[in-house]
Amino acid sequence: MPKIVNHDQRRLELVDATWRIIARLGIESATMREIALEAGFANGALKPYFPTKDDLLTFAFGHVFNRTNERIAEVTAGQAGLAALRAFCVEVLPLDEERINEARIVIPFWQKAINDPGKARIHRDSMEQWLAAMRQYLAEARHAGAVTTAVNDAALAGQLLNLLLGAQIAAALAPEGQVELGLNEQLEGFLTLLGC
Amino acid sequence: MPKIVNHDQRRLELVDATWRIIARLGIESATMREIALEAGFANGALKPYFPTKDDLLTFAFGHVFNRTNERIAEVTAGQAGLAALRAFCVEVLPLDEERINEARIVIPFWQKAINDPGKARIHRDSMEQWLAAMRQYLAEARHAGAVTTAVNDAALAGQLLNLLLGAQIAAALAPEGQVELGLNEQLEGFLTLLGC
DNA sequence: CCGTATTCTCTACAAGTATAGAAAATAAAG
DNA sequence: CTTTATTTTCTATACTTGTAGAGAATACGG
Repeated sequence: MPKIVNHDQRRLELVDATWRIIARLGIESATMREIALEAGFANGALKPYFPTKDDLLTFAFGHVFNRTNERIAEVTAGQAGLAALRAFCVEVLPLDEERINEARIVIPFWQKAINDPGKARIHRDSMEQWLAAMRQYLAEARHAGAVTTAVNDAALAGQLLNLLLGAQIAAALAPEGQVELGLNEQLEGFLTLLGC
Repeated sequence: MPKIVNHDQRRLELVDATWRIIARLGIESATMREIALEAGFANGALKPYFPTKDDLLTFAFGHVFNRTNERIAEVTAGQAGLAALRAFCVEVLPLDEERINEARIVIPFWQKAINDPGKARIHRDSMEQWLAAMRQYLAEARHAGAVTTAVNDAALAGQLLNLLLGAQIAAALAPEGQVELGLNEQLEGFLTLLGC
């Protein structure tokens, strides 16, 4: 009888529009009106799919996290040890335009999370998962003799995670055209340090 | 004849109130009204000292940077090499309540800097200065034999800087009571890696 | 072509924002 | 105490925001 839309798919469309607005204009410009416009709708059309703005933003942030994790899963599939660790880090580092955009989105997320325990929780859970994966890869690499340092794996994983997070900031605040921040060299350098 | 106030000092008072609001309630709550209230004034009293809100925020962020740099200068005075590098990092790491509050302030700053070239510039200039200092300490340490790794100093300084920035995020998003994030162990671990 | 359930547009509204500026309060000199 | 330059309060304004909901538009089954 009437027009039928796939609600889940529509939600993804709206999240995508939100993503583009934040990447292009910043989170301050991500108003309901602007997002609706970007998605090709009028102001009130979002409500049936996201009752409030916070619902939309939380869903959007979660989606970016999920997409990153899916990419990581693809890239590390069938890998182990140092190779897996390298693939993991390369996938998270903001080395191309798309991932620099992700950095421009995750920083506003962090800012919101500072005063929103629910969002802080989302971040911590993801990071705990990343840390566990990195510790696993480090243990494998140590077993294979590629990691010989006396520094324990938990500390190494923490260093590497913080390095990855810091890289997001460097990339998001770099001037427009600049692409080379030496992040690849930093990663390779760190992996070199492990084998001492 | 009339009441005379020291404008520079008043500006610092207002910046201090701003700082407290952001640390306690988040940047979203840092409205002109709230800041004026915190400083003990009425809404319009800020204008003679800061014509616009952006002036106030830019000045406030700059002040936090300056204060951190002063603390760094104190702590590294008369030191060199690995000792200076350690002191530098310990001073930046969010290891106590005051520096965790600074992390809660610098993250909103980063978020604003994403779409504000002037603020991004402030950040980059400070970071460039920090990197130069770290490279200097690394060179000294290498000369003294405390750094022997084949990884070059620029990459090492970059790693360490990103580690420090990432630590700000971890600290700002940690749950209320949690103080121990293993940051000290990460720092000592990194310094250990240098001597391989 | 018609009816109908769904979807979308549009207008409205209440709340909160930065900012401007007139008026009142203030404190020190004479 | 009076005067006066400065400081502060207070009210007003223009604007933006999220949200609500009535009505129009839509597309499909009959």
